[in-house]
Amino acid sequence: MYVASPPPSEAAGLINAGKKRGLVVVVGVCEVSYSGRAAASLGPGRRLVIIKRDGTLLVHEAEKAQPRIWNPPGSSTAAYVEEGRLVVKSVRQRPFEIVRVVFHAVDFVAAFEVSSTDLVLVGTEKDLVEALVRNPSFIEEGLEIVGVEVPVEAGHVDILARDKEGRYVVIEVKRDLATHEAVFQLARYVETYKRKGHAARGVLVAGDISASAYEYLKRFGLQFVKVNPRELTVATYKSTTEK
Amino acid sequence: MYVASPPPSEAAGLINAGKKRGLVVVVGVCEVSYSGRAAASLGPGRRLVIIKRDGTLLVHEAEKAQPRIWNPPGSSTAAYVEEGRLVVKSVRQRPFEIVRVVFHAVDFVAAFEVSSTDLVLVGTEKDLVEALVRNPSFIEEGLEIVGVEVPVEAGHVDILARDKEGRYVVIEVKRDLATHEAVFQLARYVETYKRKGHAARGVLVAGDISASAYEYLKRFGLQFVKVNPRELTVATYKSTTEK
DNA sequence: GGATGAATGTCGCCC
DNA sequence: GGGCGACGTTCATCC
Repeated sequence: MYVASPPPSEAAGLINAGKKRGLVVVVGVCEVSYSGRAAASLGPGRRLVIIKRDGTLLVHEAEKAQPRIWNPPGSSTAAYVEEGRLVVKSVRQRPFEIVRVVFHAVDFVAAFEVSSTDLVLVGTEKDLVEALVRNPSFIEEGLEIVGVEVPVEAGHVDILARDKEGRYVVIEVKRDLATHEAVFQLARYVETYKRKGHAARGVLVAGDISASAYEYLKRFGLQFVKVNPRELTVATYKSTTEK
Repeated sequence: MYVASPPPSEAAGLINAGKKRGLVVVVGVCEVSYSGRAAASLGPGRRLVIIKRDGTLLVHEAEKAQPRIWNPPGSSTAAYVEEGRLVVKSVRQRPFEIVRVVFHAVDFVAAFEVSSTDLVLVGTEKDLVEALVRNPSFIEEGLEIVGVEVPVEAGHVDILARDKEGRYVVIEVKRDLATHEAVFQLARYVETYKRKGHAARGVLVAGDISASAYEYLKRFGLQFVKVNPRELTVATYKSTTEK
């Protein structure tokens, strides 16, 4: 259902009816304000406004992947006419945040029932962890997996193993480029085991590592193992979808 | 400009013409596949597809703020007809990633010239840093600001100061809740100064701090100062935009 | 709801 | 382009 250049009252009706069942798209000249943890406003300009049934409100402009202004799922959206103008107001309760869109002109309103599917994504860090658990020799010979996602003081280690000498091996996995953050994370986990009196060492397994991260890694006495994440995870899937 | 239920060839023409000048919105029943660092696919369903002039491609469904599948700015988008069907293909070069949208039916195509404005956002961490620099007594009495965004080994300290005793005070600022990550960051920076032979201590300034972060903070001998970020930054702005 | 960390994160800044 | 960190991050998962 789509209507070109509707009067404000009709636009408001279309939005309020359409937002319950699916997705509403509004294009028009508007001013937008956001107020909450931070605050922002956009002067008059033509924009794309999307209202989803889960409460999501998105205001997109001509550039960038991210909306300029938004409210996340769980917000409450209402459309009404104020001083002859269409107003779309979105309220998020916690934290309390308001987005107000005041239209000077409405080019277009469309409402559709769209899908809500489960996305099957292959090639995430989780997939890489699973692949490594199935074949620990990708990391080093003689590893015996002790656990996966093992909780520690703060957080969890991706893979916990024992090496041939019986030492704990704490393994931190990153899909792509590992930065210093990954190194600190690993160092922290290894330290936790050592403080408990265990013999422990740390291995960072990633597609790559930044130069500065490698410096830190050496300083902490940790090891780096390079893997090809695509080979271990998405290769098969990729070949079936790429054209 | 909007066309309802266009045949595939017309839809392709509208998309290729419209993507150059502004923003194109397509709603229709489609299958979508993504292949690159990871891989994913969506079976047939009605979705909202957005094509921006900067190369952004977004595929939205009925829920969530984030697109289900996307390609970021800088990608190349092309629409064409393949086996009688409208296909929108987006290619990103580095890393190489492809998104393919094959339409079974097109409900409508709309193209608009939309704005591309500068967003003025008030109340960010940067704003909080500036407010604290203007009034260091919010942190503690007798602080003398030495520098802002001071580069260190890896990264930069938000505020560097000296206290009444002449010691360096490394100040890490978080707008809202500080987690253990912020504490580790601060500990790392303080350590850098100490290793150089300076007398240094660390202060975490944030709206709040998580319980576990506070434990780490104490263990590292750091201090926490609580601030109200809104009071220091957005309060005035907020009152002028909220309705 | 809090805690924790991943994300095809995106985005901006600085070198 | 790489490094680095913020983001009104969003999101899933676990407790």
